[in-house]
Amino acid sequence: MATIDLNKAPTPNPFGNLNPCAACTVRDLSICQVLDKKDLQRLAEIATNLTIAPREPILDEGEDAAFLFNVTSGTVKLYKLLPDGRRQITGFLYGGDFLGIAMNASYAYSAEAVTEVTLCRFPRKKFEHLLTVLPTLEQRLLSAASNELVQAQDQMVLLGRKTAKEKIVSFLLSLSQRRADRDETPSPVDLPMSRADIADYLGLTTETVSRTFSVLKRTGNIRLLDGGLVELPDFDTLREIADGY
Amino acid sequence: MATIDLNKAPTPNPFGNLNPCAACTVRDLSICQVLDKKDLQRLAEIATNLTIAPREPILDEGEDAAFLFNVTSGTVKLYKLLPDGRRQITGFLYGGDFLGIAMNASYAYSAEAVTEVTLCRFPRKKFEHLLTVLPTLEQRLLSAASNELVQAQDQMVLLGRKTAKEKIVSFLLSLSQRRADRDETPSPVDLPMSRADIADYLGLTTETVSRTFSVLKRTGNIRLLDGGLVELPDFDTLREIADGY
DNA sequence: CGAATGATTGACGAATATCAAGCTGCGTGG
DNA sequence: CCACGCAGCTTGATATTCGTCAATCATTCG
Repeated sequence: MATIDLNKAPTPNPFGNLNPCAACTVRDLSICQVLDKKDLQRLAEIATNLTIAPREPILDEGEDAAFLFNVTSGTVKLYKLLPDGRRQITGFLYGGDFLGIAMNASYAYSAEAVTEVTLCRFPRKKFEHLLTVLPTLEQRLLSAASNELVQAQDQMVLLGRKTAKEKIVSFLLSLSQRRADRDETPSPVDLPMSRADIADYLGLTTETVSRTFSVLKRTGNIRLLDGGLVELPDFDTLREIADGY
Repeated sequence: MATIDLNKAPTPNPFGNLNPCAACTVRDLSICQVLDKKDLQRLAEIATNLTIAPREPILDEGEDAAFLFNVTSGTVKLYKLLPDGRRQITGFLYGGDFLGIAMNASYAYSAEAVTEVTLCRFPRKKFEHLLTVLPTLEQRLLSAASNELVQAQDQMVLLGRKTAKEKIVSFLLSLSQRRADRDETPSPVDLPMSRADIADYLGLTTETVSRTFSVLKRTGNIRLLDGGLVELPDFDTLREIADGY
């Protein structure tokens, strides 16, 4: 399309780009955590703040990987498509997550905003240069990659060997764990994504996801609240379900 | 067990440990590729060569991650177990592959020798120290992690969204691609692992793997040769099957 | 030669996908 | 303010793929 995509337009930031990172609310969760004030300033100099509306694309698989991102708020989904349209969501990103570790010259997956999303965008070349100068940043990135790999392996177990019920409960527990990691209450958890998204993340169909939620609700293992919130009343039982005891 | 595990005993190396890496046949494939002679020597100083017999464990999930490894020959399988014994193989490693990127304080998966395997073993602490001194090595490791993540995402698509036939053909093509990457003939490919291992890698059962091989054989898409070799006569057709056109 | 292990094939069943029909909630516009 | 319409969610009936259970075959190794 010929028009400028307003969703991707940089928003002027209230700090005049002097050091927007200083005010970043998710800095302690992100890769920036390891940088001191001076280095943060250097990162800020190559960063642009963006806001993306729900359902808007952030990047496309195969596209030249010109930018890397930090998610500062909202929920992002990463996915890959098969030629006939089958979709696998490979992950959801939230505030503090880094987007762009798994790429070569081009992006290995597509990314789309689930909710309204704010991002910190870095030109790849400049970011990579910064990596060579800031060894702590590179170490942090390696550690992030290592964590992502561990997560990816758990997801392979889920996709290859778990039943629908185990998949759903594992998913809910992982969302709960993420909350706990950020010192939030582990229940209720928020589900900003659709049933279809959950299905494509867990290797199921929307119908099976819906049915499984119904069963879990009926057996008292979860409670569905308003606003897409899910209450988890008994973690011990849920953990047993998730791991198939 | 109380006896010493002979399989894990270091073997004296013919170079008197002066610089065994200099003679390494897979160096150009491994993370060591980026090191010059001097740095290679430093790596060699902390390395121990090991030989592991088929079916012997190399490391166990949850175990304290005291060592990292380079596979120098043979085939290794990485896997995770569910409490009831269901198994997901998360990857196969071959000569040149690095074992131990995805770990924190403890190993995130178990590893077992499929064939006879030779390894280069590094004490983790010493290796991590070396990383801080050899930035090229750290960069190489980050790039290896990035590649592994891309692969992991492909595997998620396979596990979550592909049919049995698509899974098997994708697997064969990935083995073929690996050969091509190493300037070997893309066909035939070798299958050192059992049907059960293939099943646990692809999220199937041995029976389904066997039946699917039979179908592919009957339709002329593959030919099973002696010694676990599989000939791939028509890559274009196979690629279409793998991606579900 | 026989036992053991792995691979193949067959018959059957179960979990989940597919197809189809309502239901719910929410935004929009009359 | 309410009714309409749409999109997403739920539920039901049926189909299909793949798993389970079981028997046979092949290969290797004492």
